[in-house]
Amino acid sequence: MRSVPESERENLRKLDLFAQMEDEYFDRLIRASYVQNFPSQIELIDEGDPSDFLHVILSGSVELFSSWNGRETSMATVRPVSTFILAATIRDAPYLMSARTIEKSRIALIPSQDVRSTFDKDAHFARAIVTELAQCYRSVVKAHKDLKLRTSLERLANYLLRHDALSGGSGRFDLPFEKRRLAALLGMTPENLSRAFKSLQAYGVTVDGNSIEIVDRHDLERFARPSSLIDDHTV
Amino acid sequence: MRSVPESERENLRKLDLFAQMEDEYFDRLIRASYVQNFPSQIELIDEGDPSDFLHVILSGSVELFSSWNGRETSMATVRPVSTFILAATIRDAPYLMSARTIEKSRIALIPSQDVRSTFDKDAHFARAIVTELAQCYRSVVKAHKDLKLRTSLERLANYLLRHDALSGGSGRFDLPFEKRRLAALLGMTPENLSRAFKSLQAYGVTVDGNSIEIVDRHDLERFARPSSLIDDHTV
DNA sequence: TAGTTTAGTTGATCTAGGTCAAGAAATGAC
DNA sequence: GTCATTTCTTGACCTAGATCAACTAAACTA
Repeated sequence: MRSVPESERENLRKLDLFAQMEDEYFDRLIRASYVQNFPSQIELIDEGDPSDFLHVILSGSVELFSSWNGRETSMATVRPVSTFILAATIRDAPYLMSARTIEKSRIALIPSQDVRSTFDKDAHFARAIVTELAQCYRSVVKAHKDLKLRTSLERLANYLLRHDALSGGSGRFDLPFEKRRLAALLGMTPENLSRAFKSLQAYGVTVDGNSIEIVDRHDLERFARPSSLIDDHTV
Repeated sequence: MRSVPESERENLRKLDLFAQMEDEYFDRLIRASYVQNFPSQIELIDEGDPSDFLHVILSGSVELFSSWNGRETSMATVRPVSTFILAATIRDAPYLMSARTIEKSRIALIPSQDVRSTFDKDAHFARAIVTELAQCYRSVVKAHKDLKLRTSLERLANYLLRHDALSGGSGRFDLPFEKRRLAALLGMTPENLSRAFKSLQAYGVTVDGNSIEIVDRHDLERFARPSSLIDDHTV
């Protein structure tokens, strides 16, 4: 690992998390940090490990997943620019989720100890951290509601609507990762996801490999009944 | 609603959330706040409402729940001393969950606006808030893992082990609320919960009304396989 | 006290979704 | 290019857990 190069410094500085910081604290934080490129399928974090670094994903994407008793499930996917495992860093507690890259990714690693001490000194940084953490919290609550209140078909339909909106709302987009991973994320098996896609044909969804087309958004929405309190990840 | 009486002030001051604050900011925050007793079954919050107050539960207990498309589910129960709906307050965003008292409860209401402005001024308060929020975040992640990785029988078994530990680890305790509510919390129907209790007899669990006895903790643990990364709510 | 309502239990049945197995199609290695 | 590996799909089957219905027991009411 090498420390953050000058060229990268300015990019980091623009992130919400760092934008309002005092120069002095930003410099000190960054000097202690690293930016690194990881290939796909690298395990960055193993759940249960002590939380030595706050991770900030700059490009690529990362899957958070968990295991218990021989079973594994996908908890979330993280895309730029966003932190992960922030809560463990704050509490100096073990990671609750594992993390692996799902494509080539660029990640900043900030020593947890420095995050905590800078939090106490720089009020702007403190505010940015708590805002980010609150966002993460609300994401998990939404995921939990999604899982507890909806059938797998409803989860898929809403996922497609969300992802379409995220990628411009054109009604055409590519799935950002393999279907088996999407199945795990939605809490279903690959077989059942395959059948679910077929069922959604009745609501104007066509699938060709990774590319999805939503022919009539309103038609799909009538079935999916999206709710801002579950599906709007900006609020 | 009446503002916080002098007698209550000192109790609040002892809470982790306020203990380290500067006198000045504590006074100002408390002067803007209220403490109120609510009877059982009162809806305190309706999801989607703007987050006007941070709630701190001082005694009693509160259920957080959510609805979608005519379905309702229990998300968590909150007991003293703990905040709820902190993330909405931080982000000045609508509540994602509804809340109702499940018994007579005493609750402090702190205007969200004052929480946010005090956060920026008092570093100790900021630290307490972010620690509490990180704790909340980790609780939801644990609940999500519980739901996604375990069967309903496993969830019940682990719930009983957790609750026994929480109430002294004697192997005997009373359920803190009705079984139908427990069923919703565990993501199952009352009928299925009833059957699940029967199944756990094979592992030494006896049920008489609300009172539970775990005859042999190790026996139940062999089935439940509790994990600190799901079941330990102190970490 | 009897009468009403609500929570809990039990059994019968149904169904969403998981599992297993076999192909098809895509991806990667050489 | 060919061969091997992995992902995806499809069909047959199975099971965890939901639903429905009937009944019991407890809690409230008048």
